[in-house]
Amino acid sequence: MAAAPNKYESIRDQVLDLVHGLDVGAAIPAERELCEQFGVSRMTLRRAVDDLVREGYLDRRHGSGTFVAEPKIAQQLTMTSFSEDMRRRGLVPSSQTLSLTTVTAGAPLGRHLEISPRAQVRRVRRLRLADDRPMAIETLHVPSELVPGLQARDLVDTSFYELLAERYGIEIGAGLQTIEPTVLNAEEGELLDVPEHSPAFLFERTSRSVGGRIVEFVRSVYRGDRYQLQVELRPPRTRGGRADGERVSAQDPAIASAMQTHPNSPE
Amino acid sequence: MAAAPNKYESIRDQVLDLVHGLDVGAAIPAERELCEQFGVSRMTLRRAVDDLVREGYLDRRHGSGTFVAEPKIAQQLTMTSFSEDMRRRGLVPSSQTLSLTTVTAGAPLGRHLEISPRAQVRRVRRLRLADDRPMAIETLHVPSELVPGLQARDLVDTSFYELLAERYGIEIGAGLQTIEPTVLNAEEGELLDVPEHSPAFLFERTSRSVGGRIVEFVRSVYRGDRYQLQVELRPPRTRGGRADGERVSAQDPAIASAMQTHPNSPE
DNA sequence: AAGTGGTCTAGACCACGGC
DNA sequence: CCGTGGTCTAGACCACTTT
Repeated sequence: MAAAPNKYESIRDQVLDLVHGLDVGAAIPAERELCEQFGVSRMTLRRAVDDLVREGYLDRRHGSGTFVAEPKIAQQLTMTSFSEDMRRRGLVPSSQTLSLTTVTAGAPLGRHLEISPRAQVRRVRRLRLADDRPMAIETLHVPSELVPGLQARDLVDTSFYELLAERYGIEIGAGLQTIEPTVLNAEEGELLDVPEHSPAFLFERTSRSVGGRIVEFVRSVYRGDRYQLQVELRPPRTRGGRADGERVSAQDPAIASAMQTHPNSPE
Repeated sequence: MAAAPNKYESIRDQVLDLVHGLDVGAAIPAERELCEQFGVSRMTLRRAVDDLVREGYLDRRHGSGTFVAEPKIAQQLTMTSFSEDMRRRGLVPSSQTLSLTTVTAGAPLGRHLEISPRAQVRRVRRLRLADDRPMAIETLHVPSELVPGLQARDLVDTSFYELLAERYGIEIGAGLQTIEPTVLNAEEGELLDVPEHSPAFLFERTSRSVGGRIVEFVRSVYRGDRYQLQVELRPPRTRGGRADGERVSAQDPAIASAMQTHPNSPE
């Protein structure tokens, strides 16, 4: 059970257990009481509770108490696969492999994958469907050496991330995704069953293993009429505290917008 | 400038000033040294530095020191105004009011603002520029009764949120923003100085005051060639600490993607 | 070994909410 | 008023990195 070396992590887990036994809206015991119960100082107890508040399990009300929070509507967008993403919305994901080829990386792809331009890359093009209607076209690139023996049928009804983990022992650690608006070309329109020039999202995702190595570069085009993003915006400062007219503080980076300074990024 | 009631906020700002005078990668003074310099305890100093680390200004290296971080490609998107958003990227924001009118809400707008369809609404249309080049067209709707006496010049070089806070005492508490790809029509293309049918982002934002009342509904169209979104994807679990198989922890919900079930939203 | 950040304590006082 | 969370202190010891 990988005992936490830190007291506050252990306390966090214990308080979380306590929370699980309570109803939404119920108050947890006062901080000083919990301190005594767990035998820790208030600073340590608060650090544990701070975490749970950040994670959305608890709400604090100054002068009143700490309460079990409403389950969040918008859960974190983590390292979700297409299948996960669709299932979460009550749709049935499916997939149709359009092509599975091996190509030489070349300069731009080599840069994205941080490998030699002469390295071999497996390239999978898939049509992604939700409730049997086209949703996106996904083009996935993986360094060949990472996935020896990869075959088209491996991808039929398995999440690619599961495949990576279970067959190749590769654990995804982090990713960066850029999002742009685009319009569909004729071929994309036909595949997605919408008119050419329809608006669409272009996602480009780069994922790294826990070791820091780039595992995949994915380029996906999503139908703009079926797919929409939602962002929950939080006020600059979590606290009631004011001040700081100059800069907006950031609680925890998750989404950011960035300028594309050079519209002609060599890709 | 609204002196911070909290010592750690004031310290945060002072440390940030210090950081601004250093190069990327340079070490800041040791924590104990800063404590003495600012005359605060180490816990307080650390809380200030914690914030700056979370905000991406500093990197800590255990046993080694605290260093000025590489400017983040992906800064946090909070309840940021356009001006903030641009400034953060080193661009100079400006604004050009295209129109300021009063209209009757009507059904769709009334629904967005949660007011009567017969209520009056101030409607501001603005061209938003970055470094004097068009970036977005923003159409803002606010219930008239919330902003009596609003004039066009009020919006010239003030953040709308500042105006709300300082003049009308309205504090923004939370917001929900949807993002879709779209293409520009002829008028939008002309205003933004790009060809008609160019890809663009359509943002729709609904903001609530801390009291829960809807304060604004904003519809913005951003040039797709100049504006790009970035999402940092994190794996399901951040810590090494395990336990809790049941619920996916949310470090901090910020973005979620949602399906648009009915492509013909009556808007 | 010396210096750094990381954790933790046992208090204290303040600010807010509700009785 | 009392109980709650919010801030702050002045230490202590631990864990890690560097020399």
